[in-house]
Amino acid sequence: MAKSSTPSRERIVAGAADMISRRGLSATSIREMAKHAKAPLGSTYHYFPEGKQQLATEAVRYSGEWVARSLRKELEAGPAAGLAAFLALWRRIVFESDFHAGCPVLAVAIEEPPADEVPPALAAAADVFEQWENLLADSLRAHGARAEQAAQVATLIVAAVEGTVALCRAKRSTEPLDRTAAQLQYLIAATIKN
Amino acid sequence: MAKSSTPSRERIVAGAADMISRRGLSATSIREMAKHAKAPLGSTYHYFPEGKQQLATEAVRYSGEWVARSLRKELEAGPAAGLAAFLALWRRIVFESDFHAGCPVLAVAIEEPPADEVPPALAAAADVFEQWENLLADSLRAHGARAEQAAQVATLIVAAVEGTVALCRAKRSTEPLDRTAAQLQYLIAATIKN
DNA sequence: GCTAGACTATGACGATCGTTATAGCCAGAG
DNA sequence: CTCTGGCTATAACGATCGTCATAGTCTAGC
Repeated sequence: MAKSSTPSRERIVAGAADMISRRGLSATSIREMAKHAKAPLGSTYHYFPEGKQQLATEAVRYSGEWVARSLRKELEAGPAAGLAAFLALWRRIVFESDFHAGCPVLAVAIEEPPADEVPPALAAAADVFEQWENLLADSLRAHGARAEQAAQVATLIVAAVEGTVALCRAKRSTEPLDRTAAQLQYLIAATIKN
Repeated sequence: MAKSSTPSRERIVAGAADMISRRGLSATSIREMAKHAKAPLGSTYHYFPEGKQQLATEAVRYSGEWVARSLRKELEAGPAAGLAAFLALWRRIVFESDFHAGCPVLAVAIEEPPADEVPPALAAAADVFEQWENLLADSLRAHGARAEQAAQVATLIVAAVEGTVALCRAKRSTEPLDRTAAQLQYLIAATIKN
């Protein structure tokens, strides 16, 4: 078998991202990630010789890129459409997992690093947030927003959506997403108008 | 010794809240919480016979009430002052911990619950978020905001601040807080004006 | 067909987890 | 003084953790 329908390595990364988004990094064991991807434990150390940190780093980048792709595509129709897609994407993840899944990037971002050291997974999380913000900010600027305003609004959107997903999980309801959605839509409309 | 300067029980809860805000719930062991509070391991099971879940629940409520107190007090000077205090409080926690600490309520909120069951700590997190939102929404309404708008803005503020704290930790910078602060201030000004 | 190298199978290592049990201490009430 | 009850001390339980080592299987290219 040269290549199975989805290669083992990618299945492991995608599965790891899903599990991390639910339980957090430290509560997700390598054994469970392997089992979830129907891969043997030995394979995880074959594909990711640096161990858990490497796997976490790749999982963060994987979901980061996945979201960025969607964002990039929908932003072609303008910032408001991009925001709507961004919100819909997270609503779907939260709702379809029965409020069990969230954002793996956030989950990794709030793990405490060892003193005076920055683990690669945490650095990857920072990069992913930055990328999402830049996509939104560029689109806002392209539609007439002032540079500083665009940056501020982009950061607010990313932060608010991440926080709202957490609120939804705690309350087992998508209502927080509805509320922030309404306000963020006003905000975008006001931002690209001046 | 009838009562030490700070009672053991409260020291354990406060310490647990701090540790959970840094490492997350599942990465924080009861042994470490006891050691951090200079209390014996046996004492934690004496004060919290339901074990880790109970300790986590009380830690969430403890920090929830602590933030709510500050919020309640500063909101007396109006929504804008309340928001400023809310932001300053989190900025202080993030900065003074060298970007290691965050919000323990968020940390508990994103832990996956067992299927069809809601652990008390998760329910407590939902309550705390609700309480913060209500404090902000009431203040907004008292200053002329429409009821629905007030609720939406309050949810957005709580979610955005929680998310921004996570962004700051990942990026090891307080700049995200500056950006969201600016936008949330505009938003409050616009909300209580109509 | 054979060999090299990618992948898997299996088991073990020390460490730490949540939790419990049991015995001991030690202040304050009687 | 004795005794009771809140708190501590200590050790242990099985389970699971991240990681590593070793031997085995299988396939692609010669």
